[in-house]
Amino acid sequence: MGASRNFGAWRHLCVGVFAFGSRTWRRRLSVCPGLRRLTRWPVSMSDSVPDISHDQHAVRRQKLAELRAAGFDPFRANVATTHFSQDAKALHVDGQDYATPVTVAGRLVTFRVQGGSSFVKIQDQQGQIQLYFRKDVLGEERYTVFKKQLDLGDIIGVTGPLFKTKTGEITVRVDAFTLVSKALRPLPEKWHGLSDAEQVYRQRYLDLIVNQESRHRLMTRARIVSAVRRFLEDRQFLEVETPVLQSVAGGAAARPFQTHHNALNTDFVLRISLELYLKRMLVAGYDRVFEIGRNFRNEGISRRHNPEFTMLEVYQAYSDYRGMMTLVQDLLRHLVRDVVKPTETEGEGESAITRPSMRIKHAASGEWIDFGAEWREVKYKDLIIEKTGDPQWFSRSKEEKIAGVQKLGLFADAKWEDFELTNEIFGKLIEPNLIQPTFVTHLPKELCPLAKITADDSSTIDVFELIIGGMEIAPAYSEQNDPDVQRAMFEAQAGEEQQKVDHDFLLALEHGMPPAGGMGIGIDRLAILLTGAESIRDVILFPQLRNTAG
RNA sequence: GGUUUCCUAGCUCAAUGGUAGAGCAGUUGACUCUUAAUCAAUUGGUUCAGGGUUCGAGUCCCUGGGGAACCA
Repeated sequence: MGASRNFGAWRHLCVGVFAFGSRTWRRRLSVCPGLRRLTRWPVSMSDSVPDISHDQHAVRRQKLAELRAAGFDPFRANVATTHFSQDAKALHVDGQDYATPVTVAGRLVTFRVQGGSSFVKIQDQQGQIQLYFRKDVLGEERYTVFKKQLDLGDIIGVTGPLFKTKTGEITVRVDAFTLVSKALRPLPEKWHGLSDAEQVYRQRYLDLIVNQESRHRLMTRARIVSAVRRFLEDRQFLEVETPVLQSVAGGAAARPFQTHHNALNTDFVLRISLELYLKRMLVAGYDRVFEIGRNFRNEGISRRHNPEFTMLEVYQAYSDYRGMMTLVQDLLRHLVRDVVKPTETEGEGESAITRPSMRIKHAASGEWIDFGAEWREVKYKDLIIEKTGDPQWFSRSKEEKIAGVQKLGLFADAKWEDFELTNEIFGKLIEPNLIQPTFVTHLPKELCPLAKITADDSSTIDVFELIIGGMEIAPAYSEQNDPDVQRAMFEAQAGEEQQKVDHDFLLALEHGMPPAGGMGIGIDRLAILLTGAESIRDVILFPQLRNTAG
């Protein structure tokens, strides 16, 4: 890597730690003057130089220019770290100060100079670690470079032994340091962080540097995805990748994004669901498959909706929707126990006991969601009858249903189908109030054309919707594998929804798909739930925003 | 798409229609175990853009841009 070539310019400052470069060019570079020359460049400004002290960008650029003039370019330097911050701290043995040398690197986030000794903190992927710079350790010249050329936001590498300060913080006593990236722009304010929502999303990297909560939340999301993969792989599920560019947007009812392939001169849509290709894999004989992938829906943006979002879909041959119940319950409990790891504290003060818990606070309602308790299972129809107080609801005429919906204070459009009127009650009045994990089963068959019809009730399908925190977290079905019934369901829906039928998928079904259970989980919503976030934007690194003009 | 609301220093926020301020950060100085370090001094503004009302607009009105909440 050519980029490390100038690294050796600092090698003599960090003996034995930085292992870059061959011996030959170590020798060559050892004659580089490095920063030793720096202090001979007094930072004096003649009267003709304009005052830039208020312009932090200009001040930092000037510091960079001074470093380069002295023969050192931070953008051509690097550091061979030995540990991340928290791993380094864990090495320290009580009572054995200055015994364990480490090399750590990160962004300068705290700068406290007090005369001849200074405490600073750097931040890396694992968190922060304190560094102690002393003039009598580093020497006058290097200490001056540290004080005058470094700024908050710079990225540095340091080498030195661990010790514990008198206040008990494990700290690196810096024997040598090197600047490996100069921040030309200042960080947001240290105490209040960055709170302007727009900047948080447009410049997420700043949010992640200064807001620990965001840092932790988005790290948890990454761990959730990782744990989901391991959980499924442990159960012999295979991860596969299916097309994003599709000619028919199937598997859900949503408006797709349109695009065009030039060489083929063909229009494509971006997928709105993973379902139909994963089922082709069941036909192929991959009996347990899953995909974690991006879906795109050309619809509104809200606290719960981003135009691109991440779905997990799982298909298991020879299972059914009840098998999916067990799977999702095991999965979510695993995520709570091993990723989120909530704790509960009992008692006060000295006698307080903290123990692992299975409860997570629901941000919107303030209620505690208990993943450890038994999960409620209830039929869709029973919930509707309970809410309307009408045991005969499902045999009422459309006019009676419209009146019933309006009586509950909801808007009812005369153009809606019966099941849409009923589902309005479910969506507006029932779902938002299901805070504890609830399996809602036996939905009306019009709501999904891809599931098997219930054996003893031809108006419902063998499905569940797992609702937690008032949000639909995971729909699951006993997958429809009768090609003729599937075609009829598609055609009935195509009439209403103006959707295209995926004939290629139907052809695959005619070759025979094993009976299977399938399930989808919205990863973003799952992350909202498990991290206690309030908006989908809080769990997506770069949520969709309008382009700024100009 | 509709309603409401917000946009002021690098960041977080002030400012009855009447001279645009503070904290942090920056700059200069003091300080060799600090924890939002401290102390002293000091710089920094096209108040999102463009119009209008007014003797006078950050503030009121209109248009546009962007954000947020609620609704669809």
